[in-house]
Amino acid sequence: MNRARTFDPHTTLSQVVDLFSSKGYSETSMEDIVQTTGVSRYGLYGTFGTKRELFEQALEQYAEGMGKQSFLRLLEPGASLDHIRAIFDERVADMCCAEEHKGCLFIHTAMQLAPQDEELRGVLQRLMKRMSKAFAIGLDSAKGRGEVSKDVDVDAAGELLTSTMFGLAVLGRTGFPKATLDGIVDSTLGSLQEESK
Amino acid sequence: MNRARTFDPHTTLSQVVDLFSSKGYSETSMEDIVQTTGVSRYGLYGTFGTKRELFEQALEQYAEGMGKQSFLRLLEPGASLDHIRAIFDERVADMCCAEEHKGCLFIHTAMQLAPQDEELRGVLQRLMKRMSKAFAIGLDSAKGRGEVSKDVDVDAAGELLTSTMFGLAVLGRTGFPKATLDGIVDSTLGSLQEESK
DNA sequence: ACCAAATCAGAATGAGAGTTCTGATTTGTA
DNA sequence: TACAAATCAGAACTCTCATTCTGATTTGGT
Repeated sequence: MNRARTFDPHTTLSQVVDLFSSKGYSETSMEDIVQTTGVSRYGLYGTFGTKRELFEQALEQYAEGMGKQSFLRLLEPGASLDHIRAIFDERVADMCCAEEHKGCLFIHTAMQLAPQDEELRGVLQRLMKRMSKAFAIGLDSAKGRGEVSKDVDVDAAGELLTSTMFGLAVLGRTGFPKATLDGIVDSTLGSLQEESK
Repeated sequence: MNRARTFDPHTTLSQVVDLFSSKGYSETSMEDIVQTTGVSRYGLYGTFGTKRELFEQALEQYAEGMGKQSFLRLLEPGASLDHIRAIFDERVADMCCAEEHKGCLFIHTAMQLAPQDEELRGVLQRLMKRMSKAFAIGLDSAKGRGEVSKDVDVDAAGELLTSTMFGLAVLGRTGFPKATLDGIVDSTLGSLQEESK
């Protein structure tokens, strides 16, 4: 054929995800992306399209990565409240004390792009609903194990946990200490537990 | 003396607050501000300084406005859980179904500016702590009225409510319906109530 | 009425953005 | 080996931004 591509799109997209996650959409320039990934403008535009389209693909990969890394285990039978707690602990560890200022790409999208970009808003809604649903399924398993009160509406609680995750991310980005975030996780998960003590 | 200023700084700052709230820092240009406020560049720079400094003043006025409008009543004796619920209801009403895409300036600041701007991050921490403290004081009053469980650590719960407010704002900006946000408010406040039923 | 100082509206400036274009380079195939 | 197609690095282009500058205008004090 001809000259072959010298970069792996998936790897490149991962680096782009990191950039967008830490700085957001507007604050990340194509020049930043070229420098960080080492991929030429030609390669970026030819492979991913415009910056806006690149962002959409980064958002999808970000969600897929979080899904595989964290939320998949909630869909397996036997998922427990500890699994949910572990997800929060992992995310909290990423959020604070991190020099990389790693942020939440969902929040960046919601604040910067969602209001003006109907398509991206739809994508974001779908991803957030998926997240809430995964929490709900995990909560249902935990309920079967007697770890969650029978009074809890798992769908509503799933949305609560999604919302909590975003609140934590905002506080983490503002520089609040890990102890504060841990306290919020404890309160939230504690409120779902059986009231017997 | 000489020619007098033709605008009221406080009124202008209110308009700037609205702009920054709905679009964030980067997406709001000085041209936007000139057009919306009707104030000349000369007036803006002379009165408020650079865009970054203008934003800081807008953030302070935003917080002060929210404080006077919503949180002051929590500091009065006799504050009840209904006062807290009313604050959430008002904020939720602003967040969704709004054509204005009114967002939360705290979140914009946290996501766009806080990591890079140490001073602004400090300001934001102070404002958020004040918000948590107001919640805590309100919760303490509500506890005295028997509306909140005696087991609740009001300081921790205050931080929880602050975090919840941010989670709600993110979901609202993503376009989730009011019912979803109301459900989260109900779950959160419900978890604080006395467990007797 | 007139001066001086501060205002206004908008042009000018310089930096940085996203995107496209260009010549040189690489690589699979004939 | 030579061709052709696709890549690369980076210049070029156009636009927007924040900020400064400029000439005209307003206004309080003498």
